[in-house]
Amino acid sequence: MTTPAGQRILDHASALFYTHGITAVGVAGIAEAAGVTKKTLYDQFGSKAALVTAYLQRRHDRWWADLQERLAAKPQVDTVFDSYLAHPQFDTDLGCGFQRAAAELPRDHPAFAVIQAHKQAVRDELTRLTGDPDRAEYLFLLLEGAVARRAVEGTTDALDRARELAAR
Amino acid sequence: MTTPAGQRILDHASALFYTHGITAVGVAGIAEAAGVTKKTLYDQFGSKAALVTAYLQRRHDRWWADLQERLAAKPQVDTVFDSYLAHPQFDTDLGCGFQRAAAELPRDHPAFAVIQAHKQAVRDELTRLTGDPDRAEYLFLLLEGAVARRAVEGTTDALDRARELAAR
DNA sequence: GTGCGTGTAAACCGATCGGTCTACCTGTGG
DNA sequence: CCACAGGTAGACCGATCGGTTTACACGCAC
Repeated sequence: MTTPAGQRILDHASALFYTHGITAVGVAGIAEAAGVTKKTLYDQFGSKAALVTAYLQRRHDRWWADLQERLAAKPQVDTVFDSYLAHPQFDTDLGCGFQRAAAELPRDHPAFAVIQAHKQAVRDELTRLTGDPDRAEYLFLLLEGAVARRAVEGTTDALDRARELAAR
Repeated sequence: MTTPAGQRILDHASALFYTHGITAVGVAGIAEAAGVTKKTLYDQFGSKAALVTAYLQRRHDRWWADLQERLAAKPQVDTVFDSYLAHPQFDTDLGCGFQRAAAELPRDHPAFAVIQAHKQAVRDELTRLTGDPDRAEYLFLLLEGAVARRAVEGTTDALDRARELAAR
């Protein structure tokens, strides 16, 4: 669907958005990092808002694929925590990319729906794993709290602790 | 300590930073909203970074004073949850202002220390209330998860649920 | 009365914002 | 042979960014 240049743009945009924040990163900087002209960027994505949406959508898709792979090998609750702890395809040390994006974007931004869908999917998966919606809600609370704390404290301590708590 | 104009600047800056995000709000817009010149703003605060720091510091001070008032009347854990649910002096419906700021600011921003100090103070207060550091950590996880979810979902459902869970 | 602190009004700085446009080059497929 | 897609290079748009500067007006305290 996307050209090689389009891929490179999305790669660099993703890293920059996650690290420095969406508002703080300009399209010119993304184009330069990707070794591409602004025209190419706009030919491929049309607008910054669409590029942001593509960034979050792909982040979800990749994260989700990784989760399913892990769950196939180990279908347990703490596997969900594991996939938040480290991901093979992108940075996670600043916390959850979706929480970060939600803090910056207005509610009516086209990408906001992607964020909400991602969180809903995680909650649904927890419900599926436990068979108990109430327990899934509880686990999801722990998980969100742990990744939020990672963003502020810079360590995975809370995530490790939450993983233990989830195991009861 | 601050002049009336300085107060008005901080008032409007706080509302704008919280609602639209720190990076997305410019000093010119703040000055205009406060009915003040940019020069006055810079005479009072010196830089945008210092204004941001003052915003978060005052938010913490006010929130903390409110919490202590509530705790004096009702020295229980769920009082901490209550003060996150609604605050008499500023908006809370987009989630925790400190989590939002942490998502936008680089780790070396002068205001980041204020954020970390705020979260540390809350955790310490929970430890004081429960007398049990482990239980305090657990409650703090629930609390952070609940306010993070408020930012994404736009409701206080998770916060209400966490309050119940905290009560056991 | 004469400073000084607090403020307004507004021009100015260089840089950057998201976004558009013209001109040109190159590889591939009909 | 030629058309078209995907690119580069780079100028251009109006608006805004954080921040500084000059000039002028007010009120209060010594």
